Amino acid sequence: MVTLKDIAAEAGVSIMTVSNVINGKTAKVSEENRRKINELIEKYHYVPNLSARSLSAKSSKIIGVIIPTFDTENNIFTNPYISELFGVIEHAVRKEQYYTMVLSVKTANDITTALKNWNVDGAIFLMPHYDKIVDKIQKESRTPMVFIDSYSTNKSIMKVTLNDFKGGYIATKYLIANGHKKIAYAGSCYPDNTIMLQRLGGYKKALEEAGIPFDEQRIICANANYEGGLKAGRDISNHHYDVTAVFSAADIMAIGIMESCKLNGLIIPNDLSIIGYDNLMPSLYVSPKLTTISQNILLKGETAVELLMDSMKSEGEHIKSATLDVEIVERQSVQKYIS
Amino acid sequence: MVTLKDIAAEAGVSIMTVSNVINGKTAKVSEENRRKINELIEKYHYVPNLSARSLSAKSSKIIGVIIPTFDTENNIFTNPYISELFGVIEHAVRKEQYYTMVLSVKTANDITTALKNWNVDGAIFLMPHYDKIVDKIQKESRTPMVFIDSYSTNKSIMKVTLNDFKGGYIATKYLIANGHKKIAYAGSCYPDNTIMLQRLGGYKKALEEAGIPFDEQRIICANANYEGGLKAGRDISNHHYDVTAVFSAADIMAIGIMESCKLNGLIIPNDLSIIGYDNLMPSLYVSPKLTTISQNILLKGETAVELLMDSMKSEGEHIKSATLDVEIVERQSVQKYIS
DNA sequence: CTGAAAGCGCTTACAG
DNA sequence: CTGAAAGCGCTTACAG
Repeated sequence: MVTLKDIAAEAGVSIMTVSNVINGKTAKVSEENRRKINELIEKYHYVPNLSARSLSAKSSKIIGVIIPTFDTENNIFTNPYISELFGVIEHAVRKEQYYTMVLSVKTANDITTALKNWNVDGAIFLMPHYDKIVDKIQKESRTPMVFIDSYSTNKSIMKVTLNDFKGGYIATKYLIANGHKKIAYAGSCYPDNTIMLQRLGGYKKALEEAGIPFDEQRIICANANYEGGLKAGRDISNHHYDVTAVFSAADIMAIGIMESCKLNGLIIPNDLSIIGYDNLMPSLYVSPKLTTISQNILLKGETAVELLMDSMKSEGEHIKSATLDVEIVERQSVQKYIS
Repeated sequence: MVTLKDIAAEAGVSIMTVSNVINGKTAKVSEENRRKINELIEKYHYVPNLSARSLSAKSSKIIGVIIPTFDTENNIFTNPYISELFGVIEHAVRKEQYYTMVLSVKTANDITTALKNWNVDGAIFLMPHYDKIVDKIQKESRTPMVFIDSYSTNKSIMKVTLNDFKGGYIATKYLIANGHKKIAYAGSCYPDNTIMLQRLGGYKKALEEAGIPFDEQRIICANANYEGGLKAGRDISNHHYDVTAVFSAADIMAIGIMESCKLNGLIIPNDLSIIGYDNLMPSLYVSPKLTTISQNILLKGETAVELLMDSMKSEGEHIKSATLDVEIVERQSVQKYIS
């Protein structure tokens, strides 16, 4: 393997000088030496050893992307939202000349360990699963970090979130505008799942504004995935809920609901209107096409990387957060209700 | 930051001894010292610096996953097949106590550079895009590597492939068994796309065995994605092709075809039978549900990591490859053809 | 069972 | 513009 030393020897200069041209500190190097060294680098395909650089410099140029494997052995990359977001982040990180390392973790300790292990320059947390351990994570590590989708109340962390409340609000309002009064919420009801709770909050507010009394009976609690949707759809078809429309807090769940309803003879949107959340590709694949709440995943990922880079560059405390907007995308799964 | 030195000082031993207990070479350390050192490690939350280890040991414990960004700025993680495969690999790598670093590359040089940069212990190539530069890559780097979905003829590389030929064969045979004779192939036709060509080869063989003459007019060349499917479906609907069934070499393309046909008044499977390839989740979301060829992505990813680990452990040349089987999963998009 | 020495490939002050 | 020295945190022989 070719090292700085080899190049320096052949060029007849010190390794410092070679190091300088590699790092673009060319002001410090004579024209001639620069040329000679660059030629040698070309010739031997010299590539710096980043472990060595990481050790001697303070910076590793690695951004850790933290993936939770807390509760499940499931492949989280099966989730299109996570995958797409990850792809965006990887791309943005690469653009900034950093490297992304996937750090899948089980416990809070795993996180601190992984961060220290590689002396990671920054970390991005993809899921809100860490909200309860944010304080702990932060105390144990001085690495700049950005939490995506977090509703932690910790004021000293950087976050990129969505206006989930508004999402639930405009989704429900849209159903109301289409004449619906008996509207279900379908989604997770766990107190820990703050995102879903926000969306539920928006749903409640829209109801309230329209003078429709909130009815606990119309809250369908189930996992916000395909299977959960299947179950919810079955119950709706069996008239366990007295509704004409449903706001599903996740697209994939909405797709499950549609499937179940279809199986049980309900026609969507004639018998039941439905609106989803996320605007993932599959919302285009189903029939009827799913009306849904859209978020800008590209912007989300890029914002996260941007906040991180900013705080890494400026030493001072640079706590910033961003809340992104949502919008409704109208397709075919909602129909005017004629009483 | 706590280092070996700090622990050693407080324990009153040499850093070597601490290093030994950390690396589990406990046979070399007295019971008492071991206990004392472990306590200190606990107390200070000592975590080894892996850059330092990587520098002094030969091994970095990093597996590079190579992602192509050759032709496109598109987010490749938008592709469910790639995402799922990546997730499987990450999980398997982690299980082996290695770390996965995403290496997205534009050129063959990028690959060699990235591999050297981090002194990566092994690399997995996710796409067949490298077939033409396999020789170059291999010559420039002694890193063990596994190529997934590669049809490179280089005998000295490790590969994990699918029996794509068989996939095309059984798909077409299934259509024939259902009474179809006028069967289209829809997929990429680029000579570089060896995977697709294999599937096409299987299609031809099935036709031949059934005594159905191959008809160039029934080869629909288009990109194997949603947009390509849309286009193909439009042409089919407009009777540019005289067919009663189509074998689409990718699920997402098949979904596009279904969408277009629907838009143009064709009923699937009544007017047109269709079979896909991949068995991705979205094949469940469409109506009718897509009959398709299934591959075991979990097995594929795990096999790739296994081959890699084997070759990393045994110094000797350990060139192994695996070809995985495919099977048909029958759903609703194919109907018996009654002439 | 234990340790002193050398070295991995780089960067960071510092001195000229 | 250039270089000698020290050091980053670890592991690898080697010697006891």
